[in-house]
Amino acid sequence: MATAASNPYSLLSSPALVHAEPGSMQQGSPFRNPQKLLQTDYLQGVPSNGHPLGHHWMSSLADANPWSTSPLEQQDIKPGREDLQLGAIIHHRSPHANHPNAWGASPVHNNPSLTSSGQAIYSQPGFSVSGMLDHGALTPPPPQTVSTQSLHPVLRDVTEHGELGNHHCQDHSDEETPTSDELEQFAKQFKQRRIKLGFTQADVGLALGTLYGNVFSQTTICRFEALQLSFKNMCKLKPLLNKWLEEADSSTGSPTSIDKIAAQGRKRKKRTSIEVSVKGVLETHFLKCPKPAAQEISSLADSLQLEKEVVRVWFCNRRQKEKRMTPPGDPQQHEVFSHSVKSDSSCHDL
DNA sequence: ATGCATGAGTT
DNA sequence: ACTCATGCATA
Repeated sequence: MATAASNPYSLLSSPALVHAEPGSMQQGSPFRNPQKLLQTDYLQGVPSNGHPLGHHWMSSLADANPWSTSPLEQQDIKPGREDLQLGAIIHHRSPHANHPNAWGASPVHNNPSLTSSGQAIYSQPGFSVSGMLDHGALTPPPPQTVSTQSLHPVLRDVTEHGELGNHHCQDHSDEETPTSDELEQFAKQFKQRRIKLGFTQADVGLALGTLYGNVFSQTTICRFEALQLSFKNMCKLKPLLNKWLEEADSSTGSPTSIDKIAAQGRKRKKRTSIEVSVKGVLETHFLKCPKPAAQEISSLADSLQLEKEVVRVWFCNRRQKEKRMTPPGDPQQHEVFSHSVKSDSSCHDL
């Protein structure tokens, strides 16, 4: 009775829908006409198996634990790539911050001194993040105070630039890479301004496309505001959104040129709805082994009556979720202990 | 706001 | 086959 793949693909007759409005279901769009209402032409039954629960199960609880217990083994450090982002690891909740940053995307191997509020700032040659946040030159200081958070303990002193080749003082937090706190603050400000201006997340994503060539979906904007992207991703999007803010701010009244981006005729697989009970099983397995082997996935999929691919993707997404910040559930600021999680990703249990 | 999915780039 | 960025579809 699994809601597995009833219709794997629909190559025969694609919906051919050109896409409707992104749906401005945001909380504030006074100047625009929020017209969406898309008819969901799905017919996937989705038997609840007798479970009327439609809420998230204990995910928030399960997500929080692994986060604070073993934040290691995050993103492998790749000396050859440009994403040598040593995320700022801050296990120390700021007294003013509303929610703690749980970003721990830092290979602890190279960060010797990361205690209290140590910020690991790295330089990203890929895109010179000109985070002119508190520069005062390009960033319009928001009139309304976000909150009394001026937390900015720039105590960066991570002397870890071994083979990275870049040891130039990065004391400024307005250039190079922003810190977690800065990102958090920016995201907060951004959301406020956006709402004040009457734009929806979808609007912004679209505008970014027409303005700078990079289109983004409502999802991405949403995740940015919610700090649910990886550190690197946040850093990449910040300048863009910052620019948009300036643009929108200056041209108040004149509607930004928002063109329609032609929708892509993509044949996407129908989203599989995994039953909560099944999710529970998957979750359990994930806790035991977040990275199951192909064979394990197969057997697991078999027992759960799901496609192997679905299970595989589930684990992938699950892992990604772990890496994303803002652990759902808002954990506490309890210290973590060195949990030498070796690079042994092979779990045997079958 | 989020779950499942796709695809490019890596390992 | 994985990671990572990203988004359609959905709750």
